[in-house]
Amino acid sequence: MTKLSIGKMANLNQVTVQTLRYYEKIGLLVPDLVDRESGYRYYHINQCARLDMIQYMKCLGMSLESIKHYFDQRDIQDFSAMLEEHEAWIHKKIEELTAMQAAARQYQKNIGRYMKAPAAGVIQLEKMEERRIFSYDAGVNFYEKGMDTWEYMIRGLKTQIAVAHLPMVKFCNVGSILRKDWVQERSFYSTEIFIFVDEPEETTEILPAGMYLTVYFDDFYREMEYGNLLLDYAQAQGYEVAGDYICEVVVELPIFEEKRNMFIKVQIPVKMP
Amino acid sequence: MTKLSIGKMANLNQVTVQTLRYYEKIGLLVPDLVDRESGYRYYHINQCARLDMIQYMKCLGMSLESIKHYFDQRDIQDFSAMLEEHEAWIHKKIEELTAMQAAARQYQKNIGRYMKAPAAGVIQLEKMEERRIFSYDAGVNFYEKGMDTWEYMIRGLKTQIAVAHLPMVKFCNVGSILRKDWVQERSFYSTEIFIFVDEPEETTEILPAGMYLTVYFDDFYREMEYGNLLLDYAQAQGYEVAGDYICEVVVELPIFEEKRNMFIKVQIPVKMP
DNA sequence: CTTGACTCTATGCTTAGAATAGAGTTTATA
DNA sequence: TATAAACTCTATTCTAAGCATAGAGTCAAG
Repeated sequence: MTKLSIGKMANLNQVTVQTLRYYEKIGLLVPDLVDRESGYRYYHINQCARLDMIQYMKCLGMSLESIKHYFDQRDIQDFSAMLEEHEAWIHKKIEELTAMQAAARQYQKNIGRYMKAPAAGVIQLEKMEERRIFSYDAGVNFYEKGMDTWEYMIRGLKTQIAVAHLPMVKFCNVGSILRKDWVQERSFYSTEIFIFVDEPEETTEILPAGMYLTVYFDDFYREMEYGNLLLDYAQAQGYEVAGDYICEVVVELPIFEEKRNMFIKVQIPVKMP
Repeated sequence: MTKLSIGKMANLNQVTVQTLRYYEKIGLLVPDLVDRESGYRYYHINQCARLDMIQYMKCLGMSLESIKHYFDQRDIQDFSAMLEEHEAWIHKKIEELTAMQAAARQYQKNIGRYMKAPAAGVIQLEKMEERRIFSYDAGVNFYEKGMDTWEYMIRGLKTQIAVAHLPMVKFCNVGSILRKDWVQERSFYSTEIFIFVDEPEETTEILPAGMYLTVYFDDFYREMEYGNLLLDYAQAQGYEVAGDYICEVVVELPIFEEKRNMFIKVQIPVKMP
């Protein structure tokens, strides 16, 4: 009557036969009786209580390991403490997922910027919000070097992101920064690259809000050309360069085996005449 | 110069050597060159771009499987679609975790109710909010039966919860309901058990808000005794029974191998004279 | 007694690598 | 050039929580 075969036990509890065998194997729920000759497992109806508890704790996302540990303790105070700890774990997981969500949305936005961007070489005057960056000085002027040096430089940036415990998820739209003094001399000299970050820290810097002259293009090797285009335009309009020149990689177009394929936006802050 | 050993490649990219070997094994990132004699792997600096993308997508929580699939597609539109799908997945995960969080908090509350509950047999008059339940009629009057029948009954409830696609996490504080007519006759006759639910559905029922006489105790077998205590008290005070009598399992105290150990609260809605 | 339904053990599979052993290779130093 | 240190190789095993499958044995009903 109260001797339940494994299949009956499984049916009564919305669980599979394999699961019950597994629970026995790890010592979480051992059948009341095992037939010595046939090896058949038989459960007692009262063992459902334990199975209920197992399933409940699993619903909360606890591991079978912790569940087993709880059954060793068998104290409701312990359970409360365990729940508290578990809640903290859940909270952490939610935060991780929320960060992923934010990152995914940011990338979608960047794809949108790419899709709606004007043709290469079209100059725009845009109002930009304040942005925060984490920059790294590689000590090499990459304008005199090629793509390989650029790769090595951003390896350095990547390392620094790890060292500073910044979220690696930001390492997807990288920029370079050409300081105001060099821009005013029309010298393309820069050793600094950066990522955008959300939170202010001692290691971060601010790109001020304001009006920027901007231009998009998609060939890494033609940055100076487009940069000069902007500077010529600024001069023609009588705009004054108001700060550092920014070259941002908006998105990386899909990566073919051998090389990067970047969609780039150059931005120069200007003061109107 | 651009020929990077596996260790160098790993160092440049915040990744372990094993990981790179694993990526090769699954065909995600194959070294540029493998020495035929020594079997040493050598990467080209340009392969960092692909590794960056892999790591970025991993940050978003994507599986190596999907990442590989993306590299097969290599279209930014595809990537956008994939991101969209992935965002939906993230959203689902967040919802799952939020449900777990809510359940954990509910259980903590119930433990709190247990800790702060008055002694067994102390009668209280409480104002209760409206509650929503999903009930199941087992067709057997469990007041005439023992714990085994009760167990079988709640197996039926559990099955119905699954059938109705209700969250199994609610199957942790179960109640029984004794209809008003029987209560008024002082007959303990009930075949219905239930769980509390959050959302209204066709299959759910409402326990109205109002004043309830309540009493706590911790012995399953003495429900009628405590129920009668409440009814006697109601009569003595001239309260009228205003609805169905509820017997709620607040928490299950830790499950010993063999039997349940329930902390119970009986509740009768009353109208004041 | 047969048939169908059930159960047994044992193995391999899933993710994304980590850990380890034992052997071979490369690089730097003396 | 010799040697030692650092590096790399393959191969195997391990993680969580079971699912799927094969081939053999067992139970219950007609």
